[in-house]
Amino acid sequence: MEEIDRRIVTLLARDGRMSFTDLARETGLSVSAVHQRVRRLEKRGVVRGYAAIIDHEAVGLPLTAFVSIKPIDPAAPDDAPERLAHLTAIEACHSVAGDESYILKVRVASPTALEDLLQQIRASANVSTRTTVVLSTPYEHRALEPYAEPEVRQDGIA
Amino acid sequence: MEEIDRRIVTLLARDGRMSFTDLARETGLSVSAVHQRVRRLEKRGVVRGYAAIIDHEAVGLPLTAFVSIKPIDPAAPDDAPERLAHLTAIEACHSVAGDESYILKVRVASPTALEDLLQQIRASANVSTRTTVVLSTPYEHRALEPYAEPEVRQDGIA
DNA sequence: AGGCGGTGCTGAATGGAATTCGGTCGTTTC
DNA sequence: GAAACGACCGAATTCCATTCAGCACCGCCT
Repeated sequence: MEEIDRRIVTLLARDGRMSFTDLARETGLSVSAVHQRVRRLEKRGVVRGYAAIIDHEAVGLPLTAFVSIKPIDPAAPDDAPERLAHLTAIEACHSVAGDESYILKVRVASPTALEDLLQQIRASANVSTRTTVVLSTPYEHRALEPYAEPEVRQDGIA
Repeated sequence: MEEIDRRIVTLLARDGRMSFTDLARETGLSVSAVHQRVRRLEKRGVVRGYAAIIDHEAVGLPLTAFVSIKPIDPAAPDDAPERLAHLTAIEACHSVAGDESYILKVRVASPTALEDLLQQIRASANVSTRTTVVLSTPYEHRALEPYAEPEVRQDGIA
């Protein structure tokens, strides 16, 4: 991907509502050129969408946790993501290397709600769970860095 | 927080660029009333900001990992988040309960870049690391559920 | 060399949205 | 019961998104 597109992506990652006018100013292009590029980035799937960043405490979901899951029957087909998709408390599902097969990130209202959720997870996907409760979140959703091309180098000088 | 605000937050979490006109239609309020509420939600910090959701593969950061860190010297002051903040590959930092003290979510370009990053993390925060590599991500950034007030009930009927 | 198609840009036009403002209504408070 | 407050609406204005026609550049083919 090219320099200007990278810059646009970085800017939008930082502020998803930035206007095309501002993007044009930042990139030195005309408004319509930027518009064209953003549309293309969206169509290509580089920009997947836009979201408001919410304070989960403020909306009644103050408890965040990571739940690692492991199938109880290793021979069974592994369709945990689909089996768990209906649980809206699950914000993300990552397949991972290591002892466990998936790591889920969940948001719930209370310890009781977490307990309920864990039961639902175990029942829905036939897995055992290991839960790591988040105590606080110093930062999250940090946008990708300003833009830095890897710079192919033959010598070892940085 | 109130019903309509909750609904607005949900809608914006799902589509951060939704127009006030559409929000007004969805909530049954006038455009200016919605505008007023959104501004207030932003000011209160319920809506912290807006971000484009980026395909990290497409921008050259195809490798995601969770890095759990543990201080080497448990007596030293715990300022790992600040010590690590300059590493832009770190997307999130959560303080967690359990054996380790923080879980970091990182995005890098390659296994080599991950190796470099881990060294920098260890050196910057004087910690040991345990890394879980993400193989794939069935879903991520799922917006919070449509809105459901806990509904205090005396009877046991759901 | 000349012509062709594709790509990416610009600037102008228009339609729609964001933002502001004045005014109304209902509720709370003294 | 009147003032103060909070939330709403509708209209006016400004700004932005989106589209379009036209231009420049490049690679390619003949």
